[in-house]
Amino acid sequence: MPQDDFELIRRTSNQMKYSKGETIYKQGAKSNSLLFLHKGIVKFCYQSTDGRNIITTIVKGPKLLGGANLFFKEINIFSVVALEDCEICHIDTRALRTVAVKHGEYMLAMFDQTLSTFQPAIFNFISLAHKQVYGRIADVLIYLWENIYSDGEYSFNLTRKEISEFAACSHENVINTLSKLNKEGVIALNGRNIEIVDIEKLREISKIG
Amino acid sequence: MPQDDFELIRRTSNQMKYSKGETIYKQGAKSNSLLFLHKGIVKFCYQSTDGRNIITTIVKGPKLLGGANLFFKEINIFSVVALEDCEICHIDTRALRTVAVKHGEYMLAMFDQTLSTFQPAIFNFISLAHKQVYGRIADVLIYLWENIYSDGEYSFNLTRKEISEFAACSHENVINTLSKLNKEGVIALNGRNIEIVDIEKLREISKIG
DNA sequence: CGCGAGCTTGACGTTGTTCAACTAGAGTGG
DNA sequence: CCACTCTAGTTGAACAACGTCAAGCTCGCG
Repeated sequence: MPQDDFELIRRTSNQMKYSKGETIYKQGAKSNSLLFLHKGIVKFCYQSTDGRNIITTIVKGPKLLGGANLFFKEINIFSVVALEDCEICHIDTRALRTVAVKHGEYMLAMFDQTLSTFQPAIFNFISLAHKQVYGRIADVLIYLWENIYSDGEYSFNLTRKEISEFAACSHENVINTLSKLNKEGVIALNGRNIEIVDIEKLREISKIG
Repeated sequence: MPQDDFELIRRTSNQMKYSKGETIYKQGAKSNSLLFLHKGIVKFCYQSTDGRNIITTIVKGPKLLGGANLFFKEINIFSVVALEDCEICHIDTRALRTVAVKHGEYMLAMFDQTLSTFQPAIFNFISLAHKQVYGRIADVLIYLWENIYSDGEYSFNLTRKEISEFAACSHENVINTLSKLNKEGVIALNGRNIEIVDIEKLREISKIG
């Protein structure tokens, strides 16, 4: 990328820190920036008219987040909220667009990243469409273990309510299901912390539904 | 676009006709083509391990379908099946990629189209996540009316089973809900044909859930 | 006329939500 | 240092929603 193109991006970008719990994008708000999540974990939430939340996906940096507003659209479809302290770079959409159009390979890379952020969300939704809670919770746990907490850099800190929003069920149901999985020796509960003991069994449960 | 780039695309493309019911892409198969749907209606299906289907979205041409395999990935995540006779152009992924990288504005346009195909699917999933069947069916009907059957070019021809796969419920439940909506005067049933009588009421139902 | 696919209806049992009550830990202020 | 309150977690009971099953129906087609 030529120096002046790079310079345009750099000049219009804006490095920020967010604390755990802070809202980075708010659903419905206008936005003319993309996010590059250097470090940290964020959730994508959707709040419906009746006030219920669902978490569409949870991602960990480093990752480009163009998905909050489905890329070059102006209105944020989802809220993006920090689950851990985050370092985020806001990139001006117009500047990026200008540069990326000139350099198709960057556009392609962005395209790829955006879709890879959404793919798990779509599988999560499919799971939700024809599995019952038992299997959905298994799916959520497997996803989190493989993608978010795999390297031990962060420890599990989702509330029961957040799990329920991810699995699209009531928080009581999450509690019952977790304690059932605990009794069966598939996971080990220790306060808010959840450890997977028998990943194969969990995959089996996910498969059956 | 320079003549030789255009020529590369043209030479590697392949115009096809598909009849109603034919499978264009099969889930799990390798693919190195994108589809341009000139004319017709297709559904995106996902079949899970237990043999159950869900329809993630239904789209009408003209439209670029890069979403079957989430664009430049090789394996089809979904099946694409013709719901009406279709005219489809297969575009070689590698050729397109080569050309599009050189011309970022085409890449951007493709990106945009792909995301716009997925956006309704995501909203459908969200609907599914926290509405009950009554509201979900309302959503499905509204979506179909606004996007597929709006111009009267095609008439409604989904089976009850297909509606149930779109709304992720049992086909009996679709039947009950439709006949309930019929009695309430919101829609008019006439064999397989469904007409929306009171769109405002339907939106109300969709809102409540 | 008979067959099969899709449609319809009702009964029944399971799943999951809602509600209410209770517990535990963390933060606050007297 | 102890009440107080607030939040998160937990449990169980009652109820509604939904899927499954079984039976009968209609229509188009051989």
